[in-house]
Amino acid sequence: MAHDDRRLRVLRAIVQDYVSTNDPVGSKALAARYDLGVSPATIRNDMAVLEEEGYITQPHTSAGRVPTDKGYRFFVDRLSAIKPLSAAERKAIEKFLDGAVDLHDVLGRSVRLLAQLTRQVAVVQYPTLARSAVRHLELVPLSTSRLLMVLITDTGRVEQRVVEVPVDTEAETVAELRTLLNTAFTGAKLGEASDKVGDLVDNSAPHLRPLVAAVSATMLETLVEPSEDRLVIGGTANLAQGSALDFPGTFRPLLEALEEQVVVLRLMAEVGPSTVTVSIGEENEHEALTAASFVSVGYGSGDQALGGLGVVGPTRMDYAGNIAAVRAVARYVGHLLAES
Amino acid sequence: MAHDDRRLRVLRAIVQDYVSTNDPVGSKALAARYDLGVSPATIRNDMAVLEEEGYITQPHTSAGRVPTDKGYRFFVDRLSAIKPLSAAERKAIEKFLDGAVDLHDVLGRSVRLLAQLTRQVAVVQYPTLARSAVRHLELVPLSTSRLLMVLITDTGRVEQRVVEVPVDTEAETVAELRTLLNTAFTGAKLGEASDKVGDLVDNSAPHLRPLVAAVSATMLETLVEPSEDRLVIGGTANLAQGSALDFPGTFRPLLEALEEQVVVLRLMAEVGPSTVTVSIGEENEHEALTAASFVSVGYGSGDQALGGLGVVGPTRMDYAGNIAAVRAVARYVGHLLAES
DNA sequence: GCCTGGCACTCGCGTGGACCGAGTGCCAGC
DNA sequence: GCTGGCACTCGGTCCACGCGAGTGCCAGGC
Repeated sequence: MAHDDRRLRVLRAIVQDYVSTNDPVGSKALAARYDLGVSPATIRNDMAVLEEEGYITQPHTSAGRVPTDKGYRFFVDRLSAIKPLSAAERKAIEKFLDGAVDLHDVLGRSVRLLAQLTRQVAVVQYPTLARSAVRHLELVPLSTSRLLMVLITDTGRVEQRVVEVPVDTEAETVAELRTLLNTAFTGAKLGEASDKVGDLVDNSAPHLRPLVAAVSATMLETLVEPSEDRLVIGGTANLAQGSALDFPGTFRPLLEALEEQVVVLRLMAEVGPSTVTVSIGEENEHEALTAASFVSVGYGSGDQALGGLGVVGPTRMDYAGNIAAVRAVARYVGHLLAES
Repeated sequence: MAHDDRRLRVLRAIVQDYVSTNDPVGSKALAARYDLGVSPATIRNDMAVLEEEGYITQPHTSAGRVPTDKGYRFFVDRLSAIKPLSAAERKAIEKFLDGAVDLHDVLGRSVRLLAQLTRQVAVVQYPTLARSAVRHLELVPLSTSRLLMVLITDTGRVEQRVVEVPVDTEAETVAELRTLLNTAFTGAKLGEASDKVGDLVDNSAPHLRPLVAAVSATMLETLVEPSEDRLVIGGTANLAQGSALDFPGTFRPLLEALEEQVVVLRLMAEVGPSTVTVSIGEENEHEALTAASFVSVGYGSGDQALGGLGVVGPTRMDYAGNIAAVRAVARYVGHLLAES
């Protein structure tokens, strides 16, 4: 119908205008700026309907309209065309991420890049250990009863733990152990390694058994929370921008929630690769995020995401732009990790 | 003289009062709350002198006095007795830091602890690589022409780099190389390792020379900025508390400077172990920090600091408490790193 | 000589009322 | 079904005012 169609255009215009100006938008301003082909009075009628249906609301009687969470949701689902990044932006991404020396560096650069592109807070998760494969497992004797286990994965994560071994060990024994463990685990996904441990212990030489058990146990421990999950956060300064406007009274809780990491990690747990997830305002369960939106996507070359990344900002954000940026950075990070 | 002495007590009272109330403090309030033994009128005279000398100032004519940077400086240098932490606080520190599984965990816990104790932003520097000793150097072949070098230090830092080797290598050669490098470098301070490289290359078997050179070069590269320096930051939510009051207009730049890390690292470069450094307001060169104070100290068991840690907050902070907290946490971190 | 109480003065801040303008809903007409 | 007109609402801004905290100065007392 012509009417419905126009109403959608009105909603889109309201969202766009409000996102860029941060002022409640009135019928007159809309008519002036968006060339909708109808008069302010008609727009007013449409706005009344949109308000009735819950897509927009008035902060107070004599003010313009502001999109509700439902309005943003509708906008994101139906109205926004993904705007491709400009050539300059693509180039910037490449330039920014090239020359990273290790995983830490890759993720650090990504988070800064993403924060800069979107002018929001960016979060990047380290590759999940469970979905990473063992590249090498190193044992360094600290004393006769303590070993330092260093686990190197194909995604570039390195985890280290001190293992207290139940019996005194000598250098040769350690060497044996190292060979044994590497033969068994190299190339295996860590999430599936636990299945192998039982057999491995049973089949190893008696004098090695307690050692194999101790080291394996420690290795599997690296998979459990909270050390398993790590997050890099950047661009919090962007939040400070209009904090009083966008997060009245919830600015501090929001920063706390970000630092807590748990909240963000939980949100990120659901992301799949190449499908951008957007959760808007009240859709977020955590109270501190009810005034914020979270745009996230998984990265990784395969069909399963190695980790997630995204941006957090006010519900009043440039969804189209942020979705594009998040997706582009995820793709580059996926490539970078695959080729190293 | 009795007068000078009283004036100092007045200054101290002003600082204490202002720190705890955040209100400019007047002569009457001082007389009422601090039992200085003299009348408000006398205090007014003293305050006039203190203002003359630049230790305090009036925000406007009919308001109380506020300490200047110079006033805080004097307070820190001469007037504040370090208040020892309470038994409960000591216990909390121990409890909080025990159970850390690796370096990342130790520093992460430290920064959270420090932020919690001081209610300020806490920063903790990773142990400087140059002052760490090599515990083990591992080489993992990625292909015949690329090796992954993993450098493990006695402070728990692990650095990894991909080394492009000039000639194709086989497993045996890598093993040889690994033994050679570990024999040469294990136990050596990284800062002094560069001296050894030349000799090592000359004295190694001809077929290993290019490899030794390549790996050594990469190892030394880990020492240069910026990857050499890493920082953990926590408690930024504490800044949001009274940001409008304490940092009018400089809140965003301050967050940016913290994220930038460079600024903080530069400040931290000067710290020695066990001597707490306080830099106040305008004493900080970086513009974003001119409304902030930075309390820092080095940690490490020896005479040279392995790294630094500290807190950043408004000049209006509890210096005595923060100095005590920073010192205590540094001591614990030093112990923890020494014993692992 | 130093401290003290008194006093006049200053000035920022909070309060309250008036004004203004943006925006709306409704209605009659095209 | 769209449009122009109109009366109404109501939050933000401005301004005038009074209050109160705080000061500086001075004369008197210990």
